[in-house]
Amino acid sequence: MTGLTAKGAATRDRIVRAATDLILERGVNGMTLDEIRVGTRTSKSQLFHYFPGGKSDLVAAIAGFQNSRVMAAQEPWIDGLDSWESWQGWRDAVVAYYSNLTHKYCSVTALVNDVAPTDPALAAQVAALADRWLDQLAAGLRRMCDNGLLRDGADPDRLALAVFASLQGGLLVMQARDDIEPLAAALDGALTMLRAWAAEDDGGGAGRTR
Amino acid sequence: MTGLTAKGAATRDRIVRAATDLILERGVNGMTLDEIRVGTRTSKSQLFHYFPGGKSDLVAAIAGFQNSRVMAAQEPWIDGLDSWESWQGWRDAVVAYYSNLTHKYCSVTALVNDVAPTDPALAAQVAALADRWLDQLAAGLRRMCDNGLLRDGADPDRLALAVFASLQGGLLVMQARDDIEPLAAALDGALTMLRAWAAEDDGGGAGRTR
DNA sequence: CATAGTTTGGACTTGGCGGTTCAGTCTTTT
DNA sequence: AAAAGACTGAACCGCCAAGTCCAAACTATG
Repeated sequence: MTGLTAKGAATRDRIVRAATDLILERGVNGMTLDEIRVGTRTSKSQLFHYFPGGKSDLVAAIAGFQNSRVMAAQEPWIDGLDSWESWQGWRDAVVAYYSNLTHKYCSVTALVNDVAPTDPALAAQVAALADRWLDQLAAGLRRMCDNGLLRDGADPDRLALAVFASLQGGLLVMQARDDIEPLAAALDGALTMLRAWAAEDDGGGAGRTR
Repeated sequence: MTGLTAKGAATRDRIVRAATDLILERGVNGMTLDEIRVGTRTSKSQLFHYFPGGKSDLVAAIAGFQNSRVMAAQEPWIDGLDSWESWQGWRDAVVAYYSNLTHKYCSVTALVNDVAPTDPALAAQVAALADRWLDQLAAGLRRMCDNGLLRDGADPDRLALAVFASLQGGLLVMQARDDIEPLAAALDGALTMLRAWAAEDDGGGAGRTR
């Protein structure tokens, strides 16, 4: 993808943005290139001009783009999850972000789930994105351990895994039921779990209970 | 599906069983009817004879069958989740069941996720199965409330939703990483969360911490 | 044993969708 | 302004998977 003029870059960007919302609405297999062509007001040749690898190439770009949007929505909390307040702020930001969404597919993980078996490269890319996300959670918890906010014996990586699973599951159930409540309940549950690991003299109970 | 002889019923059953493992391995869109035909040692006409609605009809049968297997694996715990010991037993049974599995797709919810937008009937069926599952969890928690095992203010339905999300998320992440640990961590997290709601004089801490 | 109904095999049809091609237009550069 | 190269539109191709058809082979009854 070298030698793109400003116009070309703009077109590519327009395609990614529009295609993201389309794909997120109906899934990878539920949306054809022709529909994307119409939805983005482009032509087939443009699609293949900017994404030589075809559909999976486009989906990869979409996954990266959507991931960046999701991560941006978690700013500034995601970068410093090392206090009870920041976790609550993060939870609120996540719920707020997904509350305003209209598309059906919310979790990139779930989106790519159905093509993962036939597209290992894409699966690996999404797995890497998920790992980065998970690492952000774990990093915060690790600092909380160091700062004595969590009890001895707390395993930051394992706790992060549990929180991440709650998040992904919340998104999945939210998607299936078209209701934000499962996500909210899942994240509140995850926070309750974390507070159960709070050091005794701290309590962590400063935050809301639900 | 009336007028099936014993032989016909056996054939239909054989198809469902074999097709379940195939579909669970590669996903709905990743597995063609021709591959299913080969894998089940049948012919196209049989597939459409026993499942007049075609592929979605077959997938619906598979979803029901797999659901019954998954629920059976949770016996006897799933029917009486009204003590701390039963929750721990349930958690262990779930982890044990999925530990022995070889297929890639574990959660029926995730399986159907990718066809849900284009097949509302199937989506509704799976949603109903999920609801029944969720209700089992909620019923146990409700009894625990009544028996004073959970603090006042605990919302059984919401807690069940959080546990269910942890479970589904654990399965999803487990699938993506091909590792049982995410599921175990997610369920342990869910149990930790529940114990955080234990009535003061009980503690619920009798169970393991991880 | 006849006959109606069920079960089976495998070739055939159809359509949708990812991908290709090419001619034509716009941009940039010198 | 002219040439090189990036960008665009639309018709076209070919594959492959879902779904159809029909004749043959069973199986249950009278």
